[in-house]
Amino acid sequence: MPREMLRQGGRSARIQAEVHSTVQELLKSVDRSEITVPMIAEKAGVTPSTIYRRWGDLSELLADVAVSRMRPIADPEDTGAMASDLEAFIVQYAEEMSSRVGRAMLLDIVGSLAGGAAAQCCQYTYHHLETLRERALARGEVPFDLDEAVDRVVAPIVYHILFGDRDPSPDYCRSLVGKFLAP
Amino acid sequence: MPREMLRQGGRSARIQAEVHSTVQELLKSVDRSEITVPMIAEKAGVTPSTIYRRWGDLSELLADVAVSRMRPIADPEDTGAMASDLEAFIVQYAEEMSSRVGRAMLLDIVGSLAGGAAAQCCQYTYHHLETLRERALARGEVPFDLDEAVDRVVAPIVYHILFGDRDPSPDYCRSLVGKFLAP
DNA sequence: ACCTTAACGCAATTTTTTAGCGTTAGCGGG
DNA sequence: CCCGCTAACGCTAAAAAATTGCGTTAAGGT
Repeated sequence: MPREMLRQGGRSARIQAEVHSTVQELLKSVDRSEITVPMIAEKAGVTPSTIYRRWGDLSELLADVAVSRMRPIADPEDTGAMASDLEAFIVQYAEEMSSRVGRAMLLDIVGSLAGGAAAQCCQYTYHHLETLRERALARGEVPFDLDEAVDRVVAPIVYHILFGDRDPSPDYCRSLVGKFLAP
Repeated sequence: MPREMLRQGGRSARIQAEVHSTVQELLKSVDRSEITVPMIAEKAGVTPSTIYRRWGDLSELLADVAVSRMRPIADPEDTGAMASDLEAFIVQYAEEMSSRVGRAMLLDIVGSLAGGAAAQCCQYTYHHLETLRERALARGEVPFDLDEAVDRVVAPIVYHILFGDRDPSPDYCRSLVGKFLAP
């Protein structure tokens, strides 16, 4: 993560945007292990030293891009009931994160020491769950506990994605939600 | 993971052992992000090209070392009852994995594409749990489900270690086991 | 004991990373 | 609006790491 930018506008911002979009473009076509800083620099039209100075190294840059990609643009879909809300969110989450690019993003995020990328990522999913919870409260439903939801639904999915010992299929996701919400 | 060694004895084996112990020694004193292949090569008394040829790159080597370190040397302690057995194992697991070195090992393992280091690591914990389960069966206790144990106890701990959003304290571990074994 | 060849050491080459230095341009103050 | 300050960039050189070719050594089988 680029330390809180002192220069927020103009060229500095343009370069950040250009580098970010270049990385996202590259991630779609070439494997993460093939990506290098000079490669990104050339496609983005900047010098490698700029990237090294600003992000430190490749993994920090990729973590920064990954976190910004996870920033929610919209609230999760409102399906009318807590159980289906949670199911819909979790199924979509699992699908995104279990993709080739999604898994690579998770790895970069947990692998970045500085910048608190991992903490930020946690916050995002926590915030999503909080939205669902408050929505349930507004409906008069008995809500779920946030930490419990992370432990019993999100954590198993992330675990199986990272260790690759099991496919987080929609059915599996729904069963996790079901067992979690059951008495 | 070094592709299944065709030469299993003699010099090749000595070099593997020397490199492994050198890496473990380095991990104790210097941070994982500071370790380089040439650094390992020098301390181990081999040329860098040997390491590159045999392991491919640094992350593969570290993943190989991490997996071999996780290979269980002994069965988990027998405390006389399933619940306490599971608690003891999980508390120790969390303590080992949440250390600086333990977390680095987890990261290297999930980060290695080839070699199936992640799968191997999964197998080890799965095998441990299986031991506890069979021990419970032999005692006539009603056993736990292995996959459920992974999802409800191991996964949350690993999640919080990797994302660093929570300390997997012994109390927290015990509460996970308690809620898992409760009706 | 001999033969085959996997695995290593050495050295040259390529690529990546780091560091110094001058220049450009964002941003605040007059 | 213009000016000064300096963060951020480009360029270049140097250092470090990764790759590759080739000759040598030593496992493991016959």
